Amino acid sequence: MSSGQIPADRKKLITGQIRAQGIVRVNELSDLFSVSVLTIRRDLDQLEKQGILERTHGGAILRQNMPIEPMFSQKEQENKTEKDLIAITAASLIEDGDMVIINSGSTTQAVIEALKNKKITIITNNIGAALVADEAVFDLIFIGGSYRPQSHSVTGDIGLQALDRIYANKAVIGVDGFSFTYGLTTPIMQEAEMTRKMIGKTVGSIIVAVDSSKVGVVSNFKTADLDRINYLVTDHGADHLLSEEELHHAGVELLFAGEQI
Amino acid sequence: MSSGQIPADRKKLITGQIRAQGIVRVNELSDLFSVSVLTIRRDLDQLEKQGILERTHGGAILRQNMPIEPMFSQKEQENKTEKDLIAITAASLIEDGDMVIINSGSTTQAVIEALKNKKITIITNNIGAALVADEAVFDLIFIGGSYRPQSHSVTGDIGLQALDRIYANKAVIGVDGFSFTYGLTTPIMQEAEMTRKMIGKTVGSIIVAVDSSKVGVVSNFKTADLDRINYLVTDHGADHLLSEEELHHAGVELLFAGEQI
DNA sequence: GAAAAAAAGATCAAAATAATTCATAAATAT
DNA sequence: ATATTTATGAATTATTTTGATCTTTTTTTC
Repeated sequence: MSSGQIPADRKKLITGQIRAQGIVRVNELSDLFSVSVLTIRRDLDQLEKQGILERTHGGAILRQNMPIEPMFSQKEQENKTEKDLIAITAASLIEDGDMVIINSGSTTQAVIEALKNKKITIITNNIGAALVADEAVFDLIFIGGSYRPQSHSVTGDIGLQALDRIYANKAVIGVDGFSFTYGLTTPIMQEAEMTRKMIGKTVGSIIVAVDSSKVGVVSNFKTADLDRINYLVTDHGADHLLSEEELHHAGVELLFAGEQI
Repeated sequence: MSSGQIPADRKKLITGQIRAQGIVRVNELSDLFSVSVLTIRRDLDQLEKQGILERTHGGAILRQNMPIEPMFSQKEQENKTEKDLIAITAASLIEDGDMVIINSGSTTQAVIEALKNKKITIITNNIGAALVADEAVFDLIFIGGSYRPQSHSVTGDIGLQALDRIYANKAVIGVDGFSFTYGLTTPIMQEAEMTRKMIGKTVGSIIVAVDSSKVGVVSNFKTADLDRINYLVTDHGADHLLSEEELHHAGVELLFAGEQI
């Protein structure tokens, strides 16, 4: 994939990685993108200037010092309610009796919370769902696998094989990148693998729930083409990034946070 | 020798450890990360400058102005409950490199906490393990299944089949009944099924960890005979209920809470 | 209390990572 | 097309990290 890649892409991917993992290593990124460590170092230096990360020897860590910036916490709060509104709209597409596959991520966690009162069965790799299930009506099935603390989710062969014996009639999917040309993408390979399989085991509607910051973004690993997607639920921040024509061409129905079916 | 780990990784993990336990020791960290004590000391000095911890001879303690668990620092050994002491003793039977199956229950949850610093792989149906794993060194594999909120665990076919492809060299088992004539028993059928399978997939030592209130008790569903058990870890409340002779006959080695191997 | 053991500090050499400089190739503009 | 900016990598030099050795300090043991 090194051929058609421009620096801006790489920086976006690095940003995704560090958001997902909390830490990146120069050598790993160099291998991943097949560029020299020099280039990676320069990327990291620039991202540091942008305040996204903090350099360390051998890599970089996520910058997490919000206490200084008052605007940031406010924005965080706004984003969170936006996320909840997206979740509520996505949840309105689910009906009693459904068997729903849901992948991991903060947006889909919000969807699971919004599904608390529905008589459905949820199949997920998101361990955080357990906290919701303790006071919920739905039945919960965990697929197994190796636990990734950063994302509170499980991935790997065990879960993939467990999915072999499962079919669902709907899926709610959260991703880090939604693009017309590149489809759905995520920064972690194992998560991408899992999401891909989940989509493959769903016979009905695929619902993608993402906030507008993910629209137009391309991350490292692809999980699906857009023509397999039935619904996109996002917020109005993505207005100018989405063309009616392209959505129609891909067969994706667009819903905005706050709308209900 | 940089095997994919950079200084920032180490410091992050050390920070996690000290947040979780209130105390870290230079020697343990040195073993854990396979670096010299010199390096660990320098790490701790830097983390001290950042105000995260406070250096002591042989290690460091959490800085008191942190809102988490203030009393925990020095007296951790003293105000442990009986269950925690049982857990610590059971954990002392596990060594770096082991692959350990652990079933669900409050005692085994305590064992998982006591295993926080070991470089092992834990396979479990106890979803509560995720909370520990966020600040732990061990790898965690969840077997899947239907979630039971009452016990924070998963049971059922999915998990049983996942175990088909797994072998472990040790198992830590908690049960509700331990009896010479009736073996190990539990009140929930699905949990019994799971525990039975777990024991079947272990090629090495089976360690039963129960408090003395379970000794001599018989519950509804049987999981194993005593002759498959290698170690019983319990507290002195069970003294008069356990005969040396019967234990020896079943081939069970007895350990009391507080003892270490 | 003194002796022994453990941990910390100091100094130095080796390894790994980063910064600097320079040259080449690609993209953009003129 | 030519010039100019931008991106990349090679080579060299600096800096940081790490571990070994030795000395000093603290803790433990008797």
